[in-house]
Amino acid sequence: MSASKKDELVEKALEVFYREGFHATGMDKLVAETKISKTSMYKHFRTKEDLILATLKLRDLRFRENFMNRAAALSNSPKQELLATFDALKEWFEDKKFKSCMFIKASSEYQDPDHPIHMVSAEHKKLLHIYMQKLAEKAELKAPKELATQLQLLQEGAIVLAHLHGCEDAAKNAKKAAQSLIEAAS
Amino acid sequence: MSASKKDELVEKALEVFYREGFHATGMDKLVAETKISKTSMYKHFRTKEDLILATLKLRDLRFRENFMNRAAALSNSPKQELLATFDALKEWFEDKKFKSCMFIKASSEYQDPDHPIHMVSAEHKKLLHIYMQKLAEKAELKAPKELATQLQLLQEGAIVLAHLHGCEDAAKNAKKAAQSLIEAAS
DNA sequence: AGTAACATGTACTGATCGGTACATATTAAA
DNA sequence: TTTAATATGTACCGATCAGTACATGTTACT
Repeated sequence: MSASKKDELVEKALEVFYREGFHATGMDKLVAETKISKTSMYKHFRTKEDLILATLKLRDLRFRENFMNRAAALSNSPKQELLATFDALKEWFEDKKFKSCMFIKASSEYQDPDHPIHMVSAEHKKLLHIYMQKLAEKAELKAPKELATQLQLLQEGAIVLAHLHGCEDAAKNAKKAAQSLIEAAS
Repeated sequence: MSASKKDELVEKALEVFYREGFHATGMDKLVAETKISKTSMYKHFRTKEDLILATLKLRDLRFRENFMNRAAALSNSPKQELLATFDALKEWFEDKKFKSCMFIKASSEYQDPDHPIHMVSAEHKKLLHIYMQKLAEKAELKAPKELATQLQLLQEGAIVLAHLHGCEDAAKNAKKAAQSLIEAAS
């Protein structure tokens, strides 16, 4: 299988796993959607789990890049950027393809903390935390680590409620709360 | 099947679905764990989905009752009770059987917003929101509905991060943030 | 005791699960 | 052009999925 075919598989698998779920998506469905034979798939991924891990790693890179870029584009300072992450979330929630966070869902289906899929999901959130902590430091806010955690709590909560209730004002309310917390740390 | 046997089935199914997940739990596993035959199960629940819905309804009642009782027991006023919900969360996270929120996980596996399982999950969160909104009203805090939403964002975020990173300080940080938000609404 | 109604267990259904054996293309080296 | 290596597709594996047909056991009423 060419590298491009492999990319194509991971690409499509990412889309289907995100849309339909992990256990709910069988390898046969991926064959049907990609027109790539199962033999070829198993040539490059020893197990379904390996394929899932590959999709999660791609998702992690893509998501964080897009998230940080949008937040940066919508702001003019580290402090503003912290707030703008909630605008980036809002944009995401309004996308008709939005179906919660792939990593929250992954950790819901693979609950064992030692499971590779669970660990990759946890790592993704840690990386987002680091991003926000650094912003808080650049903005010279008090207790940057704790603040980053609190803002992340609001973000994860917003994702969950937006998924459950269909966007609604999750992002807007989260941003208001964030404003209040950032104010308190100024 | 006697009513008590039916209860026993729902009870055990609740435990297994929570521990192992919905798609990952087959009806045969429930047969093995309950020693109740599949025929009997299907006598009282037309489908697996119906059984899942029954477990979720039981979980909703139990969880909210316990959550509200703990928050009330750990406080002396509506305002304190709002804060005490985060202590109740902390107790929950520290339970070795804690595996995130059953409804977040359910909506992760059944993503379609029109799916009954998704709808029951959303309803559960709405009921929790109402509970907190009423507390905010009793405490005569500003914008009680928005405040309730913001506190719920922190709670959901705390559940997600506690599940991903293993408790850590999710509840503690959430409580701190809540304190700040309640202060601002006083 | 006889009989009807219901509860239960066994053993099965076709479909689908993750994964693979094997035969056939396709390519590359000689 | 022959041969060896690799890539791919077909057709299958045993296991498990949700769900059921049917035979047997148990209870309740007469």
